[in-house]
Amino acid sequence: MAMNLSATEHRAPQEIAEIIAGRLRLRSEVLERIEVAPPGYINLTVKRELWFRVLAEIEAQGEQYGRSTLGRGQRVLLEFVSANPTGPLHMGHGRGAAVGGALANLLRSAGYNVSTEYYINDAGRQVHLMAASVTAVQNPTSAPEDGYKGAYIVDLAKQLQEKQQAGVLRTGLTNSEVAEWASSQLLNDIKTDLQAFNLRFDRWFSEQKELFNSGAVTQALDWLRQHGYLFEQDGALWFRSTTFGDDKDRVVRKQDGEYTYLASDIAYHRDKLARGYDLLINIWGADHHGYIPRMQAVVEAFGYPKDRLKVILVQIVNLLRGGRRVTMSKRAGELITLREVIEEVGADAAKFIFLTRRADSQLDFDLELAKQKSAENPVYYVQYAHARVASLFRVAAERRVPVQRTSEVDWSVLSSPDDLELIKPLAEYPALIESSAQALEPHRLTYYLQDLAARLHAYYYKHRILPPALEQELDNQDNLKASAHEADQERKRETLTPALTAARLCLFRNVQAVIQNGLGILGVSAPERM
RNA sequence: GCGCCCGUAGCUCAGUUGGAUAGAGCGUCGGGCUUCGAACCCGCAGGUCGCAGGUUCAAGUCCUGCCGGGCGCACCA
Repeated sequence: MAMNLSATEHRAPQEIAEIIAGRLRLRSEVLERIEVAPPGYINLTVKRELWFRVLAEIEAQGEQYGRSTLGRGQRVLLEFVSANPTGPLHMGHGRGAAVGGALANLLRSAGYNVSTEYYINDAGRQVHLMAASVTAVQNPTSAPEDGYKGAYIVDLAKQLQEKQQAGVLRTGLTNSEVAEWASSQLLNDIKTDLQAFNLRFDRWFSEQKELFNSGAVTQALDWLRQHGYLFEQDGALWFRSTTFGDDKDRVVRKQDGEYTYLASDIAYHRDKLARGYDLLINIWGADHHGYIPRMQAVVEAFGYPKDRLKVILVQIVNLLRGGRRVTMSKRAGELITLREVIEEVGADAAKFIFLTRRADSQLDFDLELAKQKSAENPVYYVQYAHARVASLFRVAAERRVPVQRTSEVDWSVLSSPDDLELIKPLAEYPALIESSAQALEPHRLTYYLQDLAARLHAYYYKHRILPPALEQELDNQDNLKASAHEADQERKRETLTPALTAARLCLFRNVQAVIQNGLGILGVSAPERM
């Protein structure tokens, strides 16, 4: 601050810093020390007992700790996954799902009013291609050139045939009818998979029903035409997106009379905007990034600022097994599905690993590593910290060690620097939630939790929490004699009083609460035992 | 060719909107369980933050240009 002021005040920053520091000293009931360091930093040391108030706050607020009013209740629509109902979810969708779920929770924690939505792309070429592929199983010569392959297509064909033989479905369905039936089957599978991933959506939005059947597409295009943003050329209908900064104008209806996907997306985003959200967030695969300017052009055309729409790009996932690349060929239908991954490594590990990188950077996902219950697997590291505290309290109960409320604890006994190392991150937690939410970056929380868990593990190793059981007390003195270890030495010197036990238990309980809170936002469970 | 993203320790990556001595994990090497959970801890080594300029009291962070990598540039989704 002093350095910023020096430009306008025309005085040396250190001089300004001294003045500010002097003023602060006058009312320093919360400050222990105020020092000025070159070139103009003001270092404030808050009184030690102030840190312990954080613990009381965590206990008082419980699950509400970390919540803020940053978002002021602004309504946010978060659309994610939105995979076409033409096949099962794969790893890329899983990453989008993990990021979206965590982001929704994060924004809610930061005081936003979030709705989640899945856009079902159940109209157009892809579902019809899928349907034709299903039909072609009976009659291979009719197989479409770029058709879908894979076991699930054969399964669908078999199911269809059975239904027809049983008279549930009539024979001689049109391709559109097959498409409708098959895509709804696949959508059910997708819903099941997302449930297995502990994700739910507030709304499932059907392109076919809610945009085409309802007439929303033609209405949206009419609106654009009336405002002069559409024109015809070469037999096609174009959206004049260059008016709003896009590189080129875009076709919304092709020469053959078919609408492009952009037509649906125009109608869809018009619908979203009309629903009155303050912010629209879409999570897309990174290969769609070229699509952003044109969608923001759409938003502007409808009279909204273009940053009303924010897009989070999620990069691809490289699937590995023991360091070796697992090849994924969509063409041959051999891609590893999200379901298979959840079954193999579990939803918690999958989610956490998806959230260990910024969304916009490529991610290596090693199945063997994700399964390992070891230090190499960050999920277990964090969960273990939580379980460890739970275990501690179980033992405390067994040994009838009294557990005090935060308000009853004598904090003066926590005189080691290690105590503050553990408390400081707890104090920073609310600010972390806010900044992560604002940046739309849930991975920051993942890193925070790993750091907090590390501090807890280190503290746990270094300091004894509970008095030993009675039968162990006698030889307690002799145990550590040979250890040259610094931490062991320190632990040996410490005398564990009941007040110290109570304070440390309380400290741990509050660390545990924050870990639980953070894991909850990530959508990962916080187990009592592992 | 144009546009977007990226380049930080041997590897994989963080770096809180421009602040002090750039941090983790893995890997290497060495050490630590007779206690409350070793699914853990401690230590050593490892850096010209791709390169070169610029803005600033201050740049990993902002600007420009190169080099290197990824992705887009459809009347496909």
